Amino acid sequence: MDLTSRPPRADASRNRNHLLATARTMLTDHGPDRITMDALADCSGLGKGTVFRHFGTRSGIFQALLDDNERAFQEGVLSGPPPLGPGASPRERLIAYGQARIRFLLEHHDIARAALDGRQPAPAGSATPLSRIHIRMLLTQLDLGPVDLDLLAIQLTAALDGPLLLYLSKSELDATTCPTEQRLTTGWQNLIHRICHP
Amino acid sequence: MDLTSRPPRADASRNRNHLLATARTMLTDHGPDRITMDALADCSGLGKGTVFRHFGTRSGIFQALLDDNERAFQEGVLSGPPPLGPGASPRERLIAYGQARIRFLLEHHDIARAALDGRQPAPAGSATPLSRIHIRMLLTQLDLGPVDLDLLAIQLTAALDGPLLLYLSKSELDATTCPTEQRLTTGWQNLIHRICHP
DNA sequence: GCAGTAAACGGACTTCACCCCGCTTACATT
DNA sequence: AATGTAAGCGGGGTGAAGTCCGTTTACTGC
Repeated sequence: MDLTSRPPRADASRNRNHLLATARTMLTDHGPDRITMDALADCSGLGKGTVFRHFGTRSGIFQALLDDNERAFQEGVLSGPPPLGPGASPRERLIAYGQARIRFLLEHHDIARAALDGRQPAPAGSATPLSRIHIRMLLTQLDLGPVDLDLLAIQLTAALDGPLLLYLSKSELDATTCPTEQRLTTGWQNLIHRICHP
Repeated sequence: MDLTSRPPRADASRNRNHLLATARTMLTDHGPDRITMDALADCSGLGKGTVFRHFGTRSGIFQALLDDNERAFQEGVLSGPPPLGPGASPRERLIAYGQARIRFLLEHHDIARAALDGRQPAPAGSATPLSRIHIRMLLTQLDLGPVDLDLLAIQLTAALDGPLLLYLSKSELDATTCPTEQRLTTGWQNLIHRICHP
């Protein structure tokens, strides 16, 4: 498959893991704002250039952390038990996927937000493509007449991620007065029902 | 109404206008990337502190430019002829609003993108609130049973703005092979039909 | 006009993301 | 083991965002 590219050097992957671990420690200790390229370099005892080599940009750090967290989530989507995994109807899976993603994004909210990059076109390194592709796939199975499925998938991805990542501030999401997660999940379910029914 | 706050000082509003005019010139001459706080200060002959006083952040400049452009658009929405303005059915108005906003965002794409701020919760200073509130208002008139209208309005706002501002790259939007505006407009219309029908 | 004051101005200063490039080191080959 | 080399490492350098605070200036009441 990749005969051209060689496996990463031992010190490289060791340093990468060490950087991610250090970043997690800093995150739980002081929150995302205090994670700067210099600070991460200092705390890990490595050079600044090394940090950039591994993550490219500041938000790249958070994208890597998010990727890490997302592995289990992806597993559940691709080969876990229904309705999230294969086996249920596409509509059920779509609803379950939204619910799972809402939970995931709420749980890792600070990382997900920090992974956004103003200059980048699409949010969240490899995270969002999964959403888009998976939703696209489930829509195909739904047999909605002659529709621009690519665009609909993007619209639904935006409707799912947008509120959590862009439109609702942290204080609004933390509002314990109304159960946010429940509200978002129900809203998503409602949206899918309306999309599917006619 | 605002007895507490006094009108802005003459020099302040003069400088503000001058800064916006300078920013527009720089924008058409060199594109958005070359607009930095220092550059704008130098080109306008004012101090950097003044630029920050007026716009707060770099993206604030673009938000102000967008606000400026949006005045005519808002006028059309609030008191122009139907179906964009009042007079048509809420469903027609919702579709017309989407179409108008898509056109607006495509026309001012570079400004709108630059107005996004990674660290800020909601995109586009006062622009998006209008979308959200207007959509919310039209949804109310639609008599969709017992639905969380606030959330639905946010979801639809995200579905409308997201593709243009976040998910589609500039090259994808410029694709002259398929008429992007037509595609987006049709997609929005389809979405609204599905939301409304049942 | 004139003094008082709150707002606006300006630019030096700090911090941070990101670049660059000479140096070092892991791995392959013999 | 010795050697070649490409990948990885390090940290000083640069440009731009955003802060601070002393100075200046437009308005207010006399």
